[in-house]
Amino acid sequence: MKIASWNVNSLNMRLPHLEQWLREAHPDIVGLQETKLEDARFPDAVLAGYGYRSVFHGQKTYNGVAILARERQIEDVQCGIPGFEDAQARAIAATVAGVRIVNLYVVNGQAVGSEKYDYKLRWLDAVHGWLADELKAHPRLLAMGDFNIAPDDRDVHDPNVWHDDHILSSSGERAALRRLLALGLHDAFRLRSDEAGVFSWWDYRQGAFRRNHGLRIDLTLVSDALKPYVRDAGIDRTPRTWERPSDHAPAWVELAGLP
DNA sequence: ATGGTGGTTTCACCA
Repeated sequence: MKIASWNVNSLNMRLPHLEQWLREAHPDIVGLQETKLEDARFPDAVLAGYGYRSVFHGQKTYNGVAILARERQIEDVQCGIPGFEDAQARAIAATVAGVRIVNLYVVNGQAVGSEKYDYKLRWLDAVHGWLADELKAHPRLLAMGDFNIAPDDRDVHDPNVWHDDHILSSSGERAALRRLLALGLHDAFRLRSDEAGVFSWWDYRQGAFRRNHGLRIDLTLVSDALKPYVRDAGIDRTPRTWERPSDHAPAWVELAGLP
């Protein structure tokens, strides 16, 4: 079972890319972020044509998340973080094939010390409480998304730029991510590879993709119960080479042998 | 110093 996370940076603009990628990669479950679409405009009929059911939680202009599943039911859908008032559509969860899927578009945070940074840390604290509850109810849990945090120096192209006081790599953000992992979650990519320089996001500016000046900020966390079933994990750079791409590439995990 | 969005329609906001 192939499960992927992709920040599409506007599903309206990127629908042709998503269609092409679904045809080529045929993932079983997909979490999308930054759909930037009101629910009434979500292209669920188009995706159904490719065999995918969709659930979505969106808004105009910003944010927006969705879960797609091919030829499988999507059950117990939760939009937003329970008990956390949030005007921004950044979280959706559902159960597919007996696995609890949590899809997150983590706050960017703009700059360390800014109001948006404070919101990022508060938001991550709410996610921590939510995932703790979800893990109790669903031992088989997978939390994916655009985490907007590079876990360590292997995940940034230049640690001198992306240091412990810089947004997306700051010590406060990394501590928040470690706190999530301490719930009994594992960065699936790091179960399979200790390679540095494998990225999921590259700035549109200054030829960053061509020079591989990127970050690995799109992550899949698997619970203790799912960890033994992670067969492989990677990042598919192909859609980033297409014309007018998202600035993110799909990060995928393959689970095998689930009873 | 690029790209998406939507309004303020030529620019502000967000990433």
